[in-house]
Amino acid sequence: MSGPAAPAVSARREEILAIAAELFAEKGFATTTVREIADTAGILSGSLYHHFDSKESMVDEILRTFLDEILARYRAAVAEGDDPAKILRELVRAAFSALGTHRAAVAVMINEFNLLVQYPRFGYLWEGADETERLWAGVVENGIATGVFRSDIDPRMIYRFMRDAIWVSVRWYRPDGRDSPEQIADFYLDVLLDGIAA
Amino acid sequence: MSGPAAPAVSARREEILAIAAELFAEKGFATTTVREIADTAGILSGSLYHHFDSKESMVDEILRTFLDEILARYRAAVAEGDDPAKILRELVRAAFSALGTHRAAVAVMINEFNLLVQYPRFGYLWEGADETERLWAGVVENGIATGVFRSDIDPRMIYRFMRDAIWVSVRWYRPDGRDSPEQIADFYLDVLLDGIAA
DNA sequence: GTCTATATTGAGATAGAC
DNA sequence: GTCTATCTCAATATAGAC
Repeated sequence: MSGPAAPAVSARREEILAIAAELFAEKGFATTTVREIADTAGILSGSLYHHFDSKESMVDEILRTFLDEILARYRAAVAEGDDPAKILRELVRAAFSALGTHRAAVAVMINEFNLLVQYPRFGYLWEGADETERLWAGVVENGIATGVFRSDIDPRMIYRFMRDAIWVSVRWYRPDGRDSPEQIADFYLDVLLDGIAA
Repeated sequence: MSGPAAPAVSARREEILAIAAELFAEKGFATTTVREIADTAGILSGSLYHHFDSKESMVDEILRTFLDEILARYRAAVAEGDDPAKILRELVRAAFSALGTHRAAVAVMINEFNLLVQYPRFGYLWEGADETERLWAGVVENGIATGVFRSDIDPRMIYRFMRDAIWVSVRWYRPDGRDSPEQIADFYLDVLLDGIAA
């Protein structure tokens, strides 16, 4: 086998990609210019095109890498876990932990999802979202079936609330803040499972 | 008194503003062009400038109108309510009900907040967010003080989770869907207060 | 209130030298 | 791998006729 379709791995490339991810996360994909990315990387805009085909290719690579990794963690949690409450805890922790390790990619994913899925090139974002929903909602269904969770809740609606409340916290979560992603995950699970009523 | 600073009210103006709001909500502020807005309104792009100074002025007016209204409802709920659980229910219902009446404005607010607050012109968005947080978190604090809510929860963190889970549902909420905003609000409050554990 | 016509700017991207 | 130089296009916005 020769001539891999995947882009070559290079330290400089990764560096530029990390810069682009930060800028896309902070200012949005559309309003971030290739000149800004190049400036921050200390090169001229034309030089970016030695590493990447286009601005789209950059965001594509950022999102693919993140999606592959988070999906692998979700699949493992579901495959290896036994009881639904424990698996749900693992899923929530995996998602929040991504806030620590892939903060920029998470922000780009939630902020630009609706924009990007309009283009065929980013169709895999839908597939990833669908598989995620199947995995999470399946766990909730199992929990209802085995009597661990209330039977009057809609698994898909619960999944959506969980997903939204978790991902969107990327807007206020700061790595240097008081609470670690694990603490936030546990606090969140606490409320989700038992509510806030005294 | 003469020469009001506020923009003149006109049916055509409102119509164009509604079109702009829909497009901003669907495609994002940055990627929506004034040509698209004009096309959808059935006029040429230059003609838009008879009604508005700029694209920024349009989004400004959309957000101000929405913020004024939702804040008035929050203030009224807090001022008129008696017990914290009831007030919280009113606040949540007011927010979800805005999904029905101001769907596009809500979407623009949550999607473009981070982008727009960078400009001095949109500083009032911060003020609105701050007042909202004070109102909501204050109710949670009262609830904790009077023993209605658990004492081991952080009011501001709970506020953030509520706010995020509510607003972000604008991404999947559809007016023609199975559930009304009121039903979604009640489902949400149900889980928030009692959790999902059996 | 809308159109015609256009000024102006800034964006993504390319070619070839070094 | 980066720079110099530049192309091309699309976007916001304006001026004045109708």
